[in-house]
Amino acid sequence: MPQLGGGRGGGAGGGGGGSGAGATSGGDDLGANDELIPFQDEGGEEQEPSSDSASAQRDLDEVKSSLVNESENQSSSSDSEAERRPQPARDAFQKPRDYFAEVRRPQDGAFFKGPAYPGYPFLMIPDLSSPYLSNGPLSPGGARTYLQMKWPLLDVPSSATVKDTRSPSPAHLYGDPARWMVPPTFRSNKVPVVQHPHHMHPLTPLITYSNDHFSPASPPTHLSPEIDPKTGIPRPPHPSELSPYYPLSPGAVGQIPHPLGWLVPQQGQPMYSLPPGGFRHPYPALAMNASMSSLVSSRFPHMVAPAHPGLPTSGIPHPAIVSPIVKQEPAAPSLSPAVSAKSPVTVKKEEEKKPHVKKPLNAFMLYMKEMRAKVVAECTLKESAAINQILGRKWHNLSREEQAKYYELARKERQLHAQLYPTWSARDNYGKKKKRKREKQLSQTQSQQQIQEAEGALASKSKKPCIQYLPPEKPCDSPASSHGSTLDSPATPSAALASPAAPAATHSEQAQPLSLTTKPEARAQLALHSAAFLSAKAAASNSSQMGSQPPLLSRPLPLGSMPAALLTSPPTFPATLHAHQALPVLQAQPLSLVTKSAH
DNA sequence: CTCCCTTTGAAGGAC
DNA sequence: GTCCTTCAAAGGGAG
Repeated sequence: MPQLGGGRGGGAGGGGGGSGAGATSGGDDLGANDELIPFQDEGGEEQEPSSDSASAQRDLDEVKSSLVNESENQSSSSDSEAERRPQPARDAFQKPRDYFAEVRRPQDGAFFKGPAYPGYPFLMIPDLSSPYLSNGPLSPGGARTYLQMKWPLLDVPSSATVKDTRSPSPAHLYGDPARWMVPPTFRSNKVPVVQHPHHMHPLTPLITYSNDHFSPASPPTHLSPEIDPKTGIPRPPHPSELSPYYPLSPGAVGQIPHPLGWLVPQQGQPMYSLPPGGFRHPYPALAMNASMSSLVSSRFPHMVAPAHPGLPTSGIPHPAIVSPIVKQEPAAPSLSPAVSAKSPVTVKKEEEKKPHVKKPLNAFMLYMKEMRAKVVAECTLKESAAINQILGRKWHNLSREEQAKYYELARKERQLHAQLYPTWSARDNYGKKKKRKREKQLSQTQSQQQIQEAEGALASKSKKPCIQYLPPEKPCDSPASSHGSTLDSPATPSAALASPAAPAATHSEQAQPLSLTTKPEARAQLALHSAAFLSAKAAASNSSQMGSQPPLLSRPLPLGSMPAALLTSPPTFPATLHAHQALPVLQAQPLSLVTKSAH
């Protein structure tokens, strides 16, 4: 039974409290004024390119192509960008930075100048299908539509929080009821809500619940390159342009034009649809609060009244619901006593009946959803693993305020999720995914132990140096355990800037390896680079000062503009790295490997 | 076809 | 209270 804590509401920080402190309480305190200070520094550095950052930018530009090359070389050895561009000298450190540069450079006006969505907070507008509906009949893509507007659709005060007090959004930031009111203008139902997954409006921070049921709708003007010259109304999308991301009811076709019209939810369109059985809440304590109720009755009349003609008449599954049609793994016999007591056939049938409610997306996931397309568009990389690494760095580079948007959005999503699925537990989905992680991690742990032993015996540079690379007293810890300790580390000034309110901010400051690729070829290439690094380090070792850094590191970069991890090391890296250690090889190690090594 | 990779955050269980 | 594990998205790559 999940912890349905009405009591945890109010953002007292309470429930979640101590543990997870970094990630949890930090979230609630995100907006604390005092904690904004560090981020102001960071933000400032991000905003205007200083000479340092310009220099860094130069470096990034110089090495940008190499990253692409390495990435592409993994599959194609000859046709590389290197043949078209002058290949600057680079050392081992450049690759990780290069990785980042790839997305940084083109985004001067996009990624690091703060989001182009001043109108916080966001508006979550799931499709008529649901973002949680990964493969359901209503939403094959499982995408979501998040629209941002100045007024959130949901008025879910923190005090009404269900099962969530960890959001970094403090009441003083988002608690002003006036801010949550939807102005009459936005109540208009004349405006379609459209989101195309690959044509993200600059004002659209978050995307896309999928919906292929209501695709015959007019995309917003900005999404449709062609506008009817006569009417000024965007032409209906060509079938080839239609995506499953048009959460419009057919009635919205041809209706438009509020300047921000496409951001405006259409009246009668649910943010989340009713759970099967309607909105009767099995848990009185979790029943809609006043605002939610008001929301439903006023904005989603179909929830309490006959459905919109263009809407499915039956209850629309919540985004989190995955259709029973979805192929699911056979339930583990030992999932629960009740389940295990039943015959496999019965279990299977029940599994098929029971929709798969997916976890609500956390802040970072929401951010990834929004930014992925941009990052992919800006660079040649396609692999999600690589993209995610970039996104992770970018996430750390976000200002406190920017992250707060996503935390808040995630908080609301969790709230709504909890409202709709009060009995749902994240545990319910355990085992639904293929799980080899544990086995793999166990083997990795064993490997690490073996490595430790071997390194102790050999002290050979041929050995994976991931363990030594980590700050001895502050080994790269798992996210769950790194929050607090990192902040105390004087060895990581950038981490010191991080506030507990920004749980993510501490991660990159760790000796987190930047695994650019898992491909053996790329690792080998990194290993070659390590030689260059060692040479550079040897040159730098002329200085007896521990703080002296190899050439690339010697140029101080604004912490905000260059994630520490992208410098390939924490600021104190040179002090902790030993000459025999092949850092780049280390960096090629999966994070999990290093993380596990600390345990 | 299935799983892995990779990221951060949230949640829940174990201790 | 702390630690650990799992899942959420995404899509190319690998087997």
